Amino acid sequence: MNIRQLEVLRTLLATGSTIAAAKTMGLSQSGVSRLLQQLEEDLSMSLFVRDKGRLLPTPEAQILALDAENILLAVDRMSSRAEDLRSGAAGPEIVRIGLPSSMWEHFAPAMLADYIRDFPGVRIETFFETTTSINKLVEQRVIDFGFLRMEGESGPGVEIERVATGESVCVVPKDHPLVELEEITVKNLRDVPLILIGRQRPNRMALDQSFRRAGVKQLVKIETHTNSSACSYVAHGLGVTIISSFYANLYRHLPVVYRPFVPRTTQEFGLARAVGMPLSIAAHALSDAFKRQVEISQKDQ
Amino acid sequence: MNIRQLEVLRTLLATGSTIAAAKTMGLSQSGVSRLLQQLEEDLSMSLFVRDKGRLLPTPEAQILALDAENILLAVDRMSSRAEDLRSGAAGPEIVRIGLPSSMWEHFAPAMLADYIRDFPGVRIETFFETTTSINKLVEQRVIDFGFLRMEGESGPGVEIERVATGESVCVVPKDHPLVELEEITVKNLRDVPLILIGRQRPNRMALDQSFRRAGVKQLVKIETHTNSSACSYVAHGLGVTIISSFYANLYRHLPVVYRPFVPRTTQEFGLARAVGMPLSIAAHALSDAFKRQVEISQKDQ
DNA sequence: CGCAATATTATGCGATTTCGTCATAACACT
DNA sequence: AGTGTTATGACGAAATCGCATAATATTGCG
Repeated sequence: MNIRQLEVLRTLLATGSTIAAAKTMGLSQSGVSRLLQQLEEDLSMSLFVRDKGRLLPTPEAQILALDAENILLAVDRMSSRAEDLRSGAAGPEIVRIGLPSSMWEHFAPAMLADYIRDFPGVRIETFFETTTSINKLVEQRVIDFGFLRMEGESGPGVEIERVATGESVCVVPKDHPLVELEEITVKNLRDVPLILIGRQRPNRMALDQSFRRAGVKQLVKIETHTNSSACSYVAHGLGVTIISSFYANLYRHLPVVYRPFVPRTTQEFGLARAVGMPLSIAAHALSDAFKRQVEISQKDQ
Repeated sequence: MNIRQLEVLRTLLATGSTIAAAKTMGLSQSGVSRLLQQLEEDLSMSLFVRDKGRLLPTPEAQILALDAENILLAVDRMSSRAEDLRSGAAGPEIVRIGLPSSMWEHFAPAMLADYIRDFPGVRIETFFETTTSINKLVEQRVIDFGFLRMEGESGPGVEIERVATGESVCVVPKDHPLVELEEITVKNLRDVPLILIGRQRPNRMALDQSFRRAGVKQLVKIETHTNSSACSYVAHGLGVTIISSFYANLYRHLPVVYRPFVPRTTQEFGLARAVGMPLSIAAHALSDAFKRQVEISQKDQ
């Protein structure tokens, strides 16, 4: 097996023909054809069926292409890391950080503004991803560290330092009748339009469980995948949502308020980084800036 | 960059010398040395310092080795996935096949017994249906492929590979007077109780036509809808039936014999599958098993 | 100390294999 | 006939790999 062959597989699947693949890969059609044949021989299985002169990918090819993509990504990472190392001493230092998608709007800009005051020369790369993606990115050392919800099941090569906690709260529009309540229970949400996040995440499952146990049917109006969008929907009166107070605190500028949600549950959030890989000074400083920003966002009620 | 080179990096870091690395990798010392030089050239950085004739890894090498390990792991994953795919053992792969109802009793079990010997991990779903239903199931991609009588009018998205032929035969009980005849004509069937199949199928219409043309009135005792039940009725002396020799061959264990029926007509049977949708390896293997079974059932007279 | 023995990596050489292109064949579709 | 596709034979360029051997360092021994 061969990196070149994997590239052919990917490109062929993307373009659909050897000619187009050859064009995008910058080699001849016959070259592509040969590379493909080699790969098929190496794996001793046929990846495409030749049908009326066309190449049709087999289901196996589609599956293997996912693995191939993984390999190619890893190769890219290694190349770019080599690049970094080569120019390392001379070039601009770079810090890579993973954040939940919800933070792109206010949190990240504020943190970076704080940071670059002290480290104007450092280049920063931000990845906005989900908890699981960030975990993976840390494990593969694509990013120096990442912020994520602690859910127990983090990879073996990852260690997490807790930096924040939160409890489940119900976010409602500022002028919503529910604002009157001291705390909001499942029963209070009967027939209230809900905006829910992250189908099939463990947190969401627990929430579904609570509704079932209380015999309340969820009136799910919207499903979304970021805390920020959920709060934004709430602000526009589209319904109410249930998120962690940690995130709710990030959106205090919106015309929404939150109340504790019972049954109470707590969440922990932490900074994850690869074990056995000390942070660079610049990265360490960025993690400090991150913690300061958390402090600010959570402190003044 | 090259997978082989990465293996060298890993092994070299693990063993500490080109000779030991060569031994564990199964190639010559010079080969290892060369591979290492290539990698260093590709990355345009030196991974080892040559100190007093020994190779000492640079910190960069250690860092990059982690990435290399990632790549090699991904490669291994892909290889083993290919292995699984090849043997059809990957996950709960499922193959769906459509068969004529007549085959449920002996043919399908024998075929599957043959198949699962080689593909124990594959789940199989069988649909016993009529030719037209199977056609539809193939067209809608509910099933991977199906066996059916070729009647000319198959859907546009369906292509059929002929795998068997048959001719009309008259199936009679073993001790029936008609057994004496070399072949059986319409006239021989005057006043003989008939067991017929599939009202309103084109084949049946042609048969009715023959009787009308010969001026023979059919003495239809039983109408049924599967070849197997028709033969079973014959075996119990309830009458004679006219089916394709292909099916008659499947019921040779019954106390019945068959004779060519004139006017002679031939039938073709084939495997239908959706065009533009290659079969998975597991599905392909099942179609092979099917053909083998057809071979067996039709061969020894 | 001198010197051979034994490590190590590097390299010239040559046979073999692979890589990639060109030209062209073979086929299907329009 | 014209266009689009994949496959393949021929061929030169390049890479692969083992062998033998060079260059160097370490070690052991008298």
